[in-house]
Amino acid sequence: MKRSSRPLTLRDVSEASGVSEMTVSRVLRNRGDVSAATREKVLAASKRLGYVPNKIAGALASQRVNLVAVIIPSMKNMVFPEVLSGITDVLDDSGLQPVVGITDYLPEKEDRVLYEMLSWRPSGVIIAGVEHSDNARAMLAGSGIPVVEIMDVDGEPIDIAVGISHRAAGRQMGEAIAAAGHKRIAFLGTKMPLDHRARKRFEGFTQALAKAGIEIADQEFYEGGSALAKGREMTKAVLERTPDLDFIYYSNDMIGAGGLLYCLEAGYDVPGKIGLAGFNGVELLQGLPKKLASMDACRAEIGAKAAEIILARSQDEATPFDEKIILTPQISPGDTMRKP
Amino acid sequence: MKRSSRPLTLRDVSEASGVSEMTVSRVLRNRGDVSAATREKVLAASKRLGYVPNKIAGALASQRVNLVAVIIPSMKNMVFPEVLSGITDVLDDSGLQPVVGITDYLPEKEDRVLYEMLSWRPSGVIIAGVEHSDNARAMLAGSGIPVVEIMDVDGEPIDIAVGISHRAAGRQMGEAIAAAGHKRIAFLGTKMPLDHRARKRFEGFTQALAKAGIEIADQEFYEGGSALAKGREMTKAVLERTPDLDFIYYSNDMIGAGGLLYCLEAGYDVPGKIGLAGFNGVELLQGLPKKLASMDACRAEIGAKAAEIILARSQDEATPFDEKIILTPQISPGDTMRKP
DNA sequence: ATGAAAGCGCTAACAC
DNA sequence: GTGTTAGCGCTTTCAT
Repeated sequence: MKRSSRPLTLRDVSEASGVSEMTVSRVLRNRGDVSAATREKVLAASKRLGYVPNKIAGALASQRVNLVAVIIPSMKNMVFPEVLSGITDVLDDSGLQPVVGITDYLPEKEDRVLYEMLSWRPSGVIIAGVEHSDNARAMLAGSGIPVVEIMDVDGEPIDIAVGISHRAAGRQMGEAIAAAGHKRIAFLGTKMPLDHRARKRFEGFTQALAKAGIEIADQEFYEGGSALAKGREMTKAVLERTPDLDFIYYSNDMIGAGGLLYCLEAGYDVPGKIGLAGFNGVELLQGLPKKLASMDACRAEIGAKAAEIILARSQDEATPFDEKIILTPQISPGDTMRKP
Repeated sequence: MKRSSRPLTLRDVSEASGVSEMTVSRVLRNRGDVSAATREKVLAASKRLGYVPNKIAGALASQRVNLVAVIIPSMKNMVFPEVLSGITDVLDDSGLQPVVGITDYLPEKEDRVLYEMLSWRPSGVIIAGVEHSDNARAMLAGSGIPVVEIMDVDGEPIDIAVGISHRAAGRQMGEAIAAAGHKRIAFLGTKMPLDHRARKRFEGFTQALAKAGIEIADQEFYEGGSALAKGREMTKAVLERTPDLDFIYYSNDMIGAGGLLYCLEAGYDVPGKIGLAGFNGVELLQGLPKKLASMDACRAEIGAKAAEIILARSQDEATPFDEKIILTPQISPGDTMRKP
């Protein structure tokens, strides 16, 4: 295994094996007919030299790129790695490689990342959310490649959207809580004006409550820090400020779990005195003293479905898909919600 | 914004702006001197057409690729997304883009992913662990690009390694526990023979105990399922099986947290009757009823440092680095460990 | 079954 | 400051 400064090329393998570059290329890609004898020679030479093909050149020549751009807001919220897992599981043996870009929930950064990604001419784009700048929408629409917007379906997809309706999810939870007879309800969430999905859940929630003649009794938003710890603190704060609360809806399970731990320690009867619910259906909840009521956001399924669409499109341009693929999450009442 | 099947090329912008392709290229890359007037013309035309450069062609021509391969075992263990965050934070405005490959802890899959990645001729490789197949080591050594092995430094780096010594981490915890006077000690972990870091921690741990004349009193390993729930179950099981235990060391914080919750509910005096410690120093611990003793694995720092090395090397071939950059984690005793 | 020629879209290097 | 020429390392296409 000689170590030279210049990376090996097809030509090196060609010379080492006494076969034309073209035939070497055919062997290495399993394309076209090659005699068993030449195939062996080529494979041997290639392995001996330690040749690694140059996909840059290959992609340029063939106008085919086995990359899928995946654009998500963050890596710190476990939701996105989980979606990614769904994507990689499907793409794994398909020959397509996901490439991840992070936007930090910032539209301008989304634009930059998208531009960067599209300049690699990927076989498809999977992008979180349906809210994008005009610029981003134009780039995506003009790219001529399949685009799957994921997680949320409340909006006009550019191409295809796969996800749940967060507005409906919030509404559904609001209705369930109202139906269970709760009247003094608080909402605790993240201070993220740019997290459209959390915003929509909140909107759907208040809307459902309004329809039942209920107004949010208290609310609080946090940013930064450990979600579990914040959930504790905020729960303590609102319960002291508004002692007659009988339900708290959390915008995510982590703060909900923190709230649950606080309530149990403080000796509250859950859900007798106060009901609690979160959002996401994270695995973590399984190990809590009581199982927190939640709602599955279908994270892995969304990733898997999106990947399947890109895969189908990359193999067969014409595969038809609905504009919106809407998954419907179910409330899992756990042990922190009264039965209606 | 006309939508054509053929993607736009430099030539299209050149014709639309009446400027040579070369000058258009210069404008778009901010390279070389271009008069303000031409620059404006080009920018206008490019924007009007919705041109997105083709990096494939650019990379082939310039022999420069702004990609960094990042190879990690999994996305499901929060540790790796955190390392990734450290990497993206540093790479963010550097012009380098991380591309992630997942190995599922499988050596053969690591080989495949690595081959795939190297065929894009990235500017650097960041890869988890120091254990790799001969094949992988040969590919990396022969690639001629900077390679940073992360998370673990117990082994011979191919190029540079950044991380902690997991063997020392386990040893350190074993010593601290022995020093605090514990004698009946159990270990609970994951059933993953291929997770070398967990294995080394275990080895270091038992070794330190042996030196203090202590033998592991009980142990159990799990796989799959919710770590928090498994931590509960396993803790219950070992405490029933070996009631005289006075310490449990967990291979990660999630199962440790589950164990802590179980012990508190079951009415154990922690750490009076039984001490507990985990590993990783995850943020989650902040919100637990008691703060679990743990040890920071320096995840974000490792990612950041690795990215800085690749960045430095990509800008200046000659920047010298030590072969091993060893971070030293500290035990945070929290509320679940007696003071020695 | 194998090879030769042309060119993918861009940039390095060199003119002017 | 701007343009011209010659590839980058492959694959497509067409010949044999």
